[in-house]
Amino acid sequence: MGKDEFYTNLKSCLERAIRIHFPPIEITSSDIELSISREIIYGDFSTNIVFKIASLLKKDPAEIGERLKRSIDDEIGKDVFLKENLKKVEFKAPGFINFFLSQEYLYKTVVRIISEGDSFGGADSGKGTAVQIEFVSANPTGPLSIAHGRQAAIGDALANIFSFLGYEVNKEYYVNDEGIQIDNLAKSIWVRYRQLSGEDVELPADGYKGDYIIEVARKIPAPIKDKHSDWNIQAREFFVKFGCDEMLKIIKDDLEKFGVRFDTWVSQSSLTKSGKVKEAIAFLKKRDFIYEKDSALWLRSTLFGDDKDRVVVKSDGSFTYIASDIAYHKDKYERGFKTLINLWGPDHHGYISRLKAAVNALGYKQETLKILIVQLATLYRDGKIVPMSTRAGSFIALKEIIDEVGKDVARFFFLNRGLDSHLEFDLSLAKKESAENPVYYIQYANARISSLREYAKDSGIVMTLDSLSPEAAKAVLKNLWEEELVIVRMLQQFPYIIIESSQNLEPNTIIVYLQTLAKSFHQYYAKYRIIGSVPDISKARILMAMAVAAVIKNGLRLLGVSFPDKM
RNA sequence: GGGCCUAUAGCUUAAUGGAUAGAGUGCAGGGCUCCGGACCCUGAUGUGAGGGUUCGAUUCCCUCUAGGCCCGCCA
Repeated sequence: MGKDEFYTNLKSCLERAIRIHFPPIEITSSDIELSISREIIYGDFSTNIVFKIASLLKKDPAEIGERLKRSIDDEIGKDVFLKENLKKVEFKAPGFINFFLSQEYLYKTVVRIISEGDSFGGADSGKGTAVQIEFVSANPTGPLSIAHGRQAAIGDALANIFSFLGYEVNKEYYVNDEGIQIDNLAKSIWVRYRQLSGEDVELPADGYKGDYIIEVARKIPAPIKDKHSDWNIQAREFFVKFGCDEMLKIIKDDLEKFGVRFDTWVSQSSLTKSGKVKEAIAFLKKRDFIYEKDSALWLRSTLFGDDKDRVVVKSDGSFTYIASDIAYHKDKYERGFKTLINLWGPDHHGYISRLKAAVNALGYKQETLKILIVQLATLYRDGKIVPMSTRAGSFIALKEIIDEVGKDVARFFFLNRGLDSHLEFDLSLAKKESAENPVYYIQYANARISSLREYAKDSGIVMTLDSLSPEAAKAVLKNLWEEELVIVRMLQQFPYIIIESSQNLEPNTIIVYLQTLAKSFHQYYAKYRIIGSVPDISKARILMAMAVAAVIKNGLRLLGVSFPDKM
C-alpha cells in the first residue's frame, strides 16, 4: 500500500510494537497488513495481525489484542509525529486493531488536497520506470467493435493510473497487417472497386461484406481507376497497403472519438521487413531453444512450461504468428521497457503460456510480462444478442455506441465492472439508463460544488489558498463538524485507492470509490446548508467541498471521463 | 477429451481469507417558497448445489450444474 510518511511511520510503529512485546514469534513486515478500514466506524486504518499472532501462539485473540493495543499505545507515545496525527487506537472484537486519524491530520489533508490540486493522489513511486501497455491492437479489417471499446477504456485508464504514480508509460497499438485476413481484406476492396467500375465480379464467400469496404473502395484515387483490372501480385500489394492505411484511419478516428490516443503504432510487416523476426529466431537458435523437425523450426517452449513445442517457421519457410510476436516482444524489451502489460481477448488465453515461454527463452523474466485477459463484451438490444461478425458486416461498431450514449457513459459502462467478468451491454438499457447513469451522479457532485463556489463568491466569500494562508485555513477548518470530517476521512483514502487500483490492475476500484464519495457528499449537501450565517463555518465547509471536487476531478480524469462545471 | 473465465437482490453489479455481504436500478411510499430535485429519506428481496481447508470462506481446494471462450505448420 501507500508509501507516504504517515503510512510508513504507522506501519513501522506497529512492527516495533509486535517485535518488542511478542519476541518469540516470527512476523515479517509483509505479514503485517495495514489497510484502509472498510467502514468508517472501524477507523481509518485497520490491521488483522491479532488473528495471526493469536493463531501462532494458540491464544485467545481477545487477550492478544488487548496486549498489543497497549504496546502500540506505548510506541505511539514515543513518536511525536504519530502522536499528533492519530486520535486513538482501538482493539475491537473479534480481533481487529483500528487506527483513527486526528483532526489535526484531517485539517492538513484538506489543505494539502486544495494546494496539490490536480496532482493529489499521485506519487513518484514509479520513479520513471518505463512501462508499456499494449492494447486494442485490432486487426485492421474493420471498424472497432464493442469488445475493442472495453479494452480501449481499460487500457487507457490503466495508462493514466500508472503515469499518475510516476511511471513513464507508453501506449502502443500493434497492427496485424500481414496474413490471410489482410489478403482477404485487400481482395474484398478490390472486388468492390471493380464493381464500382461496373464490372460483374463476385465477392468471395469469405470476403468482408460490410459497407465500409465499399466506402474504402470509393476512395481509390482516379489515376488508379483502371490500373488493377486483374487480381495479381501488383494489385494485391497495392490493395493491402491502401486497405490497411484506410482501415487504420477509420480505427484512429473511432479511438479519437473515444478519447484514446496511442503513443506508438508498430506493424507486423515492419518487423518482418526489418529482419527482426529472422534475427529473433537466430538468437533463440543460438541459445539452443530452436530445433528442426518435419522440415519446420520449433521452439522448445515446453522447457518453460508450455504444453507443447511450437512451430515458428513453417515447412514452406514462412513465419508463424508466434514468430512475429517473439520478435515484437524482444523489440519491446530492447526499447527499454521494464514491464510489459498486454490486454488480450479471452480467445487468446491459450496463447499466454507460449508467449511467456518465448519471453523466458529470450532471457527475460516472465513476471515482467503481464497479460490481462479482458473478458468479452456482448452486445444486446432489447435483451436479444446482437451478432458481431466483422466478416459478415453485421455488427454495431464502437462508434455507433458512442454516438448513442456518449463518450462518458460508454467509458464508464466499460470500466464499471471487473476485467474478468463478462460484460453485457444492452443498448436499449444503456440508452434508457444513460439519463440516470451513475457517471452523472459523480459528475453532478462536482458541478454542484462549482456552482456552490460561484454562489459563495456572490455572497462575498472568496475562498482560495492565495487569499487564505495554510495556517489560517487550518484554523478555519476547526469549524468542521463530525459529519464533515467523515467526508474528509474518505478524501484522505484517495491516494491509497489509486495504488490499490494499480496493484490489482482494476480501474473499477476507482469508480467504486468515487461513487461512495459522491454519495456521501450528496447526502451531506441535502442535510446541511454550506453557505450559512456564520462566516467561518461557511468557509470551512467550502474548503471541504473544494477538496471533494478536487478528488472527484482527479478520479474522473484517470478514468478518461469529463467533469463539467455545468451539466 | 484437456484448458481459461464467469455464477451474489427481478436486473446491472461491489467486497487483498475478516467485522452487520455494499451500491445502483426496478418496485412501494415520502421530501425543497431554500447553495442546482441529474438530488435526498424510508421499506422488502441475497452469495448456483454439495463437500473440504481455516479461529474465520462470496473469496482458496474438490465434485456437480449452467453460460461464454480456446485447444492449427490460422491470425
